[in-house]
Amino acid sequence: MKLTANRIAGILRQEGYKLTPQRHAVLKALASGSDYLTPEAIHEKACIHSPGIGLITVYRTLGLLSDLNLVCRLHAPDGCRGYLMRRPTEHHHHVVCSSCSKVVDFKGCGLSDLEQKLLDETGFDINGHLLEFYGLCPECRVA
Amino acid sequence: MKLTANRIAGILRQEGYKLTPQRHAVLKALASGSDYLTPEAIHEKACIHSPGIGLITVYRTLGLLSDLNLVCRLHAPDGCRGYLMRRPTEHHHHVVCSSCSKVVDFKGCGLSDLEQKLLDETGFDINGHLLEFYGLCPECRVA
DNA sequence: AATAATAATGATAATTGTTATCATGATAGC
DNA sequence: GCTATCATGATAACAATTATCATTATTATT
Repeated sequence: MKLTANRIAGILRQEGYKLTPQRHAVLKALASGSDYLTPEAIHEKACIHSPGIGLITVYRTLGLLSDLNLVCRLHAPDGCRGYLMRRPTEHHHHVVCSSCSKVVDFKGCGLSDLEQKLLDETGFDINGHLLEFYGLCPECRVA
Repeated sequence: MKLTANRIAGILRQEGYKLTPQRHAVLKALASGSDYLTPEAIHEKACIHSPGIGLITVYRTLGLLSDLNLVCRLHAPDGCRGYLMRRPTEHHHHVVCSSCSKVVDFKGCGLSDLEQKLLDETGFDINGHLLEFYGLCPECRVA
């Protein structure tokens, strides 16, 4: 399933959270592009929809969305402060452009075989993994 | 090849960096276990070998080792401040214990097929990836 | 072993990113 | 519309990291 700003707003209401203009603004900011954004960048974009919104409210909203598993946190070599709307709800990973920070989602990492092998070899009871790909998107390749 | 504290010390000298007791202390701290450490934890351990070493020197040394690709930075769901001596010099990944933060290295992620597939599907010129596994190590499983 | 040139360290403080507190204001159910 | 409750923002605290610069230590050379 695909999550949109409106769908997430519905989930928030269902969960008993109030729908404030500020939260809407953060959702719109997250939905406004296909790139990942830092808290400050989200704040900047959210200011367009809800002028005067505090950076702290952005942090709080991101924390809330994170608790409800509605955003993805991006890990990149040059920092781990990126946030992204959780566009597919299922298990997925990201291909990230190192130049423009655009993100494309993909499913099917096929790592369960490797997990089994690692269990056999190391004895670790593996319960999760982190996987991201970095490169240049088609637009940035030609530029 | 496997990197040890002494080997890294040799590389530092080769590269024209001075071998100070503080740098030795950081290397010993990093080599002292198989778990990943935060800058503060490294500082604490380094203080045993070089009392009074400043936290800032630890940061500087970690930066230096990072530039020379002699340490790995660990990305974990609950924070990305972990450092680890780069034990195998080749391309490798980590299996991390979420309980005791022990790390086991492994080679052969087999992701090149997936990279090719992603190139075909997304047009991204992929030049790297991040992969870490999380779970419980054998000791922490029974505890 | 002593010296000189150079690089590294640490004290201090600035900067950046994030979180706590709490009075004020806004939201949703009535 | 009214009210209870939750969310917000101002302020400030906290945490992590980095800059500056005088002092000190290391290495290569005598």
